Amino acid sequence: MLAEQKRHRRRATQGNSPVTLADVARIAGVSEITVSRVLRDVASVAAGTRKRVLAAVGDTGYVRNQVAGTLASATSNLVGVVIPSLSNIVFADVLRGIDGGLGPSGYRPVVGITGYDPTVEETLVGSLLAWKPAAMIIVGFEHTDVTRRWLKQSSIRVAELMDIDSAPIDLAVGLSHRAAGQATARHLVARGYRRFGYVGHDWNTDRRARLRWEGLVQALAEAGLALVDQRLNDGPSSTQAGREGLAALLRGGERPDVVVFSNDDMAVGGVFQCLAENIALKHELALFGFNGLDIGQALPMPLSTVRSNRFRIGELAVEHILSRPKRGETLETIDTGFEIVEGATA
Amino acid sequence: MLAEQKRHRRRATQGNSPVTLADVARIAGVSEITVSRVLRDVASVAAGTRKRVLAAVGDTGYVRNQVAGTLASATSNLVGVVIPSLSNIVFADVLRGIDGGLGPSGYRPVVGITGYDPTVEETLVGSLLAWKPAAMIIVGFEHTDVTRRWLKQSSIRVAELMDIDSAPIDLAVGLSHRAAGQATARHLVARGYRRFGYVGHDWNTDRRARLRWEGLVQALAEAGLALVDQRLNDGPSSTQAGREGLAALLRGGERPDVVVFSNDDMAVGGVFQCLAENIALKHELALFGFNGLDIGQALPMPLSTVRSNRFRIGELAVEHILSRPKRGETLETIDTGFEIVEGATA
DNA sequence: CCACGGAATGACAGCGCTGTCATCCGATAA
DNA sequence: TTATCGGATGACAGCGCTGTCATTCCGTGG
Repeated sequence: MLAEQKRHRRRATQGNSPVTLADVARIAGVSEITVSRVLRDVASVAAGTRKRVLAAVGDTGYVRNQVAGTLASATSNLVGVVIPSLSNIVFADVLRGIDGGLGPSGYRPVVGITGYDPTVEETLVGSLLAWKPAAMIIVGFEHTDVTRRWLKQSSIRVAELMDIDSAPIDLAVGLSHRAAGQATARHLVARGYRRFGYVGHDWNTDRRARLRWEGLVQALAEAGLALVDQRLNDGPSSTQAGREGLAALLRGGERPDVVVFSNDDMAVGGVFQCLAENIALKHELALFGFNGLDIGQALPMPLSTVRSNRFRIGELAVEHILSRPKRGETLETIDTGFEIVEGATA
Repeated sequence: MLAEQKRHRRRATQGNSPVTLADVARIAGVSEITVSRVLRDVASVAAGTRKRVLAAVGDTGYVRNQVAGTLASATSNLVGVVIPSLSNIVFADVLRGIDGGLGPSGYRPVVGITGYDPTVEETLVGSLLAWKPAAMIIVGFEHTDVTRRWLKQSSIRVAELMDIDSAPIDLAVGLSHRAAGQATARHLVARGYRRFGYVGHDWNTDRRARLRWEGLVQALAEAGLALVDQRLNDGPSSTQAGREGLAALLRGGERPDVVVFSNDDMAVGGVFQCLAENIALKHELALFGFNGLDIGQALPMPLSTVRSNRFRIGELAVEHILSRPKRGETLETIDTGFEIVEGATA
């Protein structure tokens, strides 16, 4: 019956380039596999043949279909990237580092933004994993059980970035935020500060900021000191939040001689607040940040802070993954360290 | 011969989840297609069956293979995104907007960063197109001929962002930078400024900054004015570059009463320079930016600038594409406009 | 009691590539 | 001259899904 003829006449009806390898092969007068070889630059193909193939590719405007290629070869060149936010330049830096590390390797990042929500993260990881990426790069250690299971079970490489204060699923690249907090305290204590204030953000969701705070408080305790006052906002970090946080702190009781901020964005807000209130930076009130953002260093008085090597973190993660594409037996942790930036505000 | 047995015993050897639809189907005691239907939530599946399938999915830890799915259905849910840079918060905002617009639709962005190099862009577009994305989102109008051809020929939707001063391949979403430059000039002239200076960046590569400059100069000319001096750097925009640019300008001959910067990053640098040199903002020297970044608005004296709606540009582009996934007959241009932000520096 | 329609399910081919092996051929060695 | 070998090319199945029918089953109305 007629149905027999009608069945299965599917075609790449959906837009895109309807030109396939087969078309190119026919035009070039070779087999599909030869075209494939030329395009992937594998195996030996005679110079003349190659030229004919490339010519055919050129005038058909053929574009490879990586989807088919990936399915056939079971080797994708996508890398899943999961970050909490892009409002914060810090993660844009990480993403830059990832892209930079990927470079001309042909690998492409597929990104997802969680908004710091582990449930969203779970959904994202699921849909990224569905693309059978060559690797997954994800910020932080805080995942749902399902997420963690998926990540473990997919035997691709998994890099958890920014933080190294926990055991990774496979590879961790970052710095110890606790150590950074401690270093901050020791540095400031050594410079003679005694009355410490703190202005924070996202108190309940930003684990790394919390770790820094813990390190700070702990090292202060070891020096026989404690925070004289603090303002712990629960909103996201921003310059404005920093201004308001410092303003509130200063309206409070005991006046600190140095205020540590949860990060540079906040600290820059603090600097602006001092400018607005005519408080002499460092002499009257010292300020200290975290991250080492450009903006802080471009201030009339460069911000005293701790440099985290964000770009490098992304880049290093990628380099590491590309150099060992198979997951190994042992967990790895790469410490990218941090440096105190003396600056002029503390 | 033995070879006959050996051939074609390929397997998803490469890591990832070795669990396939077929496995889940077997365990659930249904056919593959039924599992597929449950997972995609299409067609009707009996409640009991669905439950069994989901259970099987659950305990196998099955993860869909979108690669195979995309190949079979010829409908991808990847969106190619090509931006010039991530160092500039502006493009991070656009990317945020894109991600936000994509929301829970299941579409995922695959990103590429060109570094403002059309050749890199060409390579990127080629490799993104190879993933047969549902759409391409790209910043600007400046493409190589090859890029343009590929984009046209792939009949997917193509959104060119930020700029609307040229004819798009398919859809343009952004603002008229020329108009923004003109508005800046008129606004400042109306406020009584007469001696205009200009500090710019990336003079040879940032077409949109150039368009704003042209609009500015043109509208000044219409008011019988001209720039009294300018500093056109060729490096990327940064706060530091803005500081140095203004410093250089002020060391120059005629002192302007207002300086327009190519963007807010640069202008914030200008503000810092004034703070450092103790120049009274607005009264002694007025400054004006472009973009309306948070940082500028958090300054002790909020920066006078023009707000570009970057997040909205990304979001709108996505919304538009999702609502009409097929390319139409006619070219479309969506003007997201801009607003003068009065601020306190001009 | 039977025809009928719709819900639930399945069979099957094929999406566009690539891995694997086989084949062909001319150049070199014996 | 003949056996040998490596370079160049091809045939073929299959990667893991989904679109397209086809089929089965059950409740309903005449």
